[in-house]
Amino acid sequence: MAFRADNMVVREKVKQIFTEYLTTRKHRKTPERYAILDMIYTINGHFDIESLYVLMEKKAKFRVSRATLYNTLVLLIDARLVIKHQFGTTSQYEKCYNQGTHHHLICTQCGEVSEFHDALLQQDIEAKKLPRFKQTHYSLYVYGICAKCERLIKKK
Amino acid sequence: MAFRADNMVVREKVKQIFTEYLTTRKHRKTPERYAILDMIYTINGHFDIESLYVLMEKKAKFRVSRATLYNTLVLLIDARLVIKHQFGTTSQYEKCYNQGTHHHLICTQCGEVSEFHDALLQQDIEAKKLPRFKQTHYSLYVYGICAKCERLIKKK
DNA sequence: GTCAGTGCAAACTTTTTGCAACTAC
DNA sequence: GTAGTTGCAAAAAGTTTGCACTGAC
Repeated sequence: MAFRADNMVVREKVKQIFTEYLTTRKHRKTPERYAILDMIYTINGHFDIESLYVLMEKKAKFRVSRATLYNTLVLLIDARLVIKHQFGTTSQYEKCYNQGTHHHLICTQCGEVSEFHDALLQQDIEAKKLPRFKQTHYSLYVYGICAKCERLIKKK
Repeated sequence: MAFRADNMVVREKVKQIFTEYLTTRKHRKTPERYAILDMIYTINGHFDIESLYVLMEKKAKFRVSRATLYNTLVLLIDARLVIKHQFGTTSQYEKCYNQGTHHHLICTQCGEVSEFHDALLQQDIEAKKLPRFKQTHYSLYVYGICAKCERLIKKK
């Protein structure tokens, strides 16, 4: 119950942030944009355009074109409400407000992506003084073999 | 002179490794494959398929199809002689034998990619005990604004 | 009323695939 | 000789773009 309430609070909060963002940039506050933002903040973990497109139609009952999804994601990324990843061939996105920095584990066998937190590592990386470079954020992808695939390999 | 000699030594060494790889996997040792490997090991920094294609024709005087480049890169990556990155829309590749792990700085403004070394950070990441995951390698991408773009922004 | 935003389809870019010709073994 | 490789062109996959229509302001 507390979890759900928290989630609602976050969804309200990002809506506010987005409104502010749209207002200052003189962009229009269309229903599509809010529906997309809200859908994204119900998704845990990563998603790509295609799965977002399907979810919008099935879960949100709000049909939007792929072009609008791409357009809106550009805004959301700029508003720092979403981050974009390039794990494989397709771009992956994920909500990032109030999510905390996390690191990614990518299985080179099955392609599955999972996450892990490590505050110490995060601190180390963020504290790095980089020469002539103004750091804004970072991505750490650790590649290897996940437990599931490891078992499969051993069976062979 | 020492640098050039070293480079020749590396180019010979990777050729040996590749031969061994091809032999044990029962793949054929085609001239295309060796020409591609050798070209790659003359390139410093990152490259994509298109620029490799052009280099092969212009510098190596060895025309290969794009399909062969893609095929060969799969082998070279598997042989651990090349690593693949997904910075933007196109896949980027780079030689990795004897290169030492390095981290990447990516300018979100102009897209320029540069590198930095940090042995301590590397150690930290490699030493991480990850639950049910057999780590093989990792990529760290730090995003921000490079000095060049920073100056341009300030001028406006 | 105006112009930013949307949907659609076409275009574009990058990568993969099918197939005939070639060649390493 | 034969099966793995290559080159080519077509197809696929993901993303961007042009344009007419819509609706936020």
